[in-house]
Amino acid sequence: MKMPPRKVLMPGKKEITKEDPVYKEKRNKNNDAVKKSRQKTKVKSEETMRKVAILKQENEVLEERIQLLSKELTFLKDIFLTHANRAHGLDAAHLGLGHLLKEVDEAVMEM
Amino acid sequence: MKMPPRKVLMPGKKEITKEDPVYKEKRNKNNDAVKKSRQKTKVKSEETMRKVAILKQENEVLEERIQLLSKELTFLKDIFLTHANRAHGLDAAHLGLGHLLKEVDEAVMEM
DNA sequence: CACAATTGCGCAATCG
DNA sequence: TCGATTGCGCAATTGT
Repeated sequence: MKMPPRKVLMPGKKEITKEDPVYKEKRNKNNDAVKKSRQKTKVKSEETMRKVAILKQENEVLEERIQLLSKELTFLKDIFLTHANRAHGLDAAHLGLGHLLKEVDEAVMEM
Repeated sequence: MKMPPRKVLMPGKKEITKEDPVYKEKRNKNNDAVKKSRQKTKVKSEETMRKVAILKQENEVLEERIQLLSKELTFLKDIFLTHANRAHGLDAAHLGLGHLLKEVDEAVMEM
């Protein structure tokens, strides 16, 4: 609840004048505090906006990584199935697997 | 460069008084505009903060998904290698691959 | 109680 | 011309 201004800032003193050195001093201090506080708010605000930009970036990177991993996984599973369906063909056990996996990675990179 | 205030807001009119109805009207309008503008700023600020929270969450979800995919991939590659190193053992081509892949997924889910 | 920080509000300059 | 922004100060209130 905001009460109407009571014209009394300095209890004990009868009146306040704009010229009162004590008053002026207080005003100066407060004005500085206000500037400081608002500067702080501004900085935090800017930082928050930067945070949004950064997080969006990270997000994209992660999405891309997921795409890559998914493709790789699909590819590997396909390899599995391909070889499974070759009743009499070659299978992974006979190809030199280091080589095969390398080929898998290369193929995935080109997708 | 901020010029010192020149006591003239209404060219053509000689003086400005706080009581001038035109002046008061202008002040009212501006005060409303100020309130509106600051409200808008405030809303945008809050929205930005919400955005940060949301993006952070999405990020976590994506990270988790990457973890899962990575494990799955590692697991599949291990399967490959295992069978590759069994010079004379069973290999993927002989196991019933649908069944094997199902087992792979189950195993991954428990990691 | 003293003092800094925050907040609502209005004024004036400036922008679009 | 006029609403929107912005820097700034005042005073009340809140936090330390």
